[in-house]
Amino acid sequence: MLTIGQLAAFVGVTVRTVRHYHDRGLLAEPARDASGYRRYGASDAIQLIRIKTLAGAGVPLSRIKELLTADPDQFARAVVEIERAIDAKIRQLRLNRRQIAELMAGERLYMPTEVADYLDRLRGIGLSRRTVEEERDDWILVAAAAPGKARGWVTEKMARLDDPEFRRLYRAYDEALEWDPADERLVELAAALKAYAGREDVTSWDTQSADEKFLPYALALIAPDRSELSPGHQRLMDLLEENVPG
Amino acid sequence: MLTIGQLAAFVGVTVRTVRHYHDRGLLAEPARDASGYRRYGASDAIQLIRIKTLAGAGVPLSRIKELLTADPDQFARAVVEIERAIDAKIRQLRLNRRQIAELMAGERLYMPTEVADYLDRLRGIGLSRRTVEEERDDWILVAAAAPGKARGWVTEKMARLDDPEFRRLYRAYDEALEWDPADERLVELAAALKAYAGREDVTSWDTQSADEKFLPYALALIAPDRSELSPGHQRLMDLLEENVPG
DNA sequence: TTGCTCCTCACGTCACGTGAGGTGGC
DNA sequence: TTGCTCCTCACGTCACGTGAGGTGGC
Repeated sequence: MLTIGQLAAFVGVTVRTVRHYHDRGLLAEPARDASGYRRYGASDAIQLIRIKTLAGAGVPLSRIKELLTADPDQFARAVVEIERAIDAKIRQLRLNRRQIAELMAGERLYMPTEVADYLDRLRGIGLSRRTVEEERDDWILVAAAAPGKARGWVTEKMARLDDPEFRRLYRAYDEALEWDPADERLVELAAALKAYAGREDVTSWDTQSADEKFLPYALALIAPDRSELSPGHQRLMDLLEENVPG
Repeated sequence: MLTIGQLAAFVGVTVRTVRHYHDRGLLAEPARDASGYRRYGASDAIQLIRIKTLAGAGVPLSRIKELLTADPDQFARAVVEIERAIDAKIRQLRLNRRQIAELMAGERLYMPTEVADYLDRLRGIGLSRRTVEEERDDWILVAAAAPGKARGWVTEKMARLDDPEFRRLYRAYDEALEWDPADERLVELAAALKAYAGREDVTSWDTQSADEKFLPYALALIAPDRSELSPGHQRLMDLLEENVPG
């Protein structure tokens, strides 16, 4: 006969774990010797290994208790289910491993793939880091607030980047960040932006359908504090708001 | 800006989890709106995804807190360590999956490989299920009480099965289970067992070295209750104890 | 005699879950 | 107005870990 320490060491659990399984009714209390010590037999070892194996697979102790008294047919069905759960856990861990690596590698982990692709495209066009990061933060907010819609919107905006005129304007807007508010190019740029916004295919962008308006959504979410804009961009905004009816 | 519910849904955690990370100091408390609601920005979402990814890998929250303020070099080293831990977990789950399957398949899970091989050999020799199960239980106790020694002992006993005379005697002993106590064959068997026990190569079995005596160990552990023996085996034991000096 | 194992409470831990009771937003 | 979200306590849960204080075995 075995002491609780021998049993625990043989099976590979702690003494406290064996006592816990007694408390939870998973392992029957064995007979005691003259000193009040528990004395275990081979069948206790077998039962404990059963419990340990199931518990190691993440099966809750309450479920294990059920399974220990289940008939072979029920048990077999439960085993299939448990194996599926283990497989799912392994897949989850593999995914997590990749994500941990991405934690170091870049930013793709933090946003939908479409947004990450879009940001890569912006960088390819030559936009400044600051502007790309602003877009990244904006899109994270949009993706979080409008799940399901963000993907469509960003795909739409990606397509717009195929237009050389749009790219030229976006680059100019980016460069205007650094311009002096008195720079004459700001006036030209404001005019060009207004002209572009008047084009037929562009107005569709934010009036597509009542439920799918991107711009109001984004503005409500982001609510950029005007004071955070660069002097050049503050002037540009002023120019864009001038003569809006015209 | 996002509410706590939008943030949680985007990242894939519960609202309670976000609050818990605030409590534990992992995620900074954001500013509140007029109603006292927390309002989150893109950087909070990024930080929360970081935390979730690490927590999903099983990294304790206290460790995550350290890592969030670690420099890139420390972080990179920690990531390698975490990846190793994930790999170990995956291996553990794979092992556990196999063991769960064995839970159904047989008994190998409950004992060292050598013991299982030995029991298979006993069955091959044609011993009864009852005798094999008794040996199994005895060996589980021996393996538990004398870790490291059981393997050697069982290997030694396995080798003994190569002796045709030993096999014949063991089979006879097994059959004697069912014999009537008055059966004359018991007397013959007792004599044959005594003769075998007198052989030079057999006495070495339990006197090999002071520290490695198998029989006393096994008897002390198993302490078979004589009343649990079959009538035939009880008589056999009586016969073996007669004339012990002779 | 000393150290190790065993015994029974019983509180602690980890990462949240789950009401309890109340207020704000659409 | 109704239902949903948000707020702050604060106790509950799961599977044990960890002393606290005491006794038994070699």
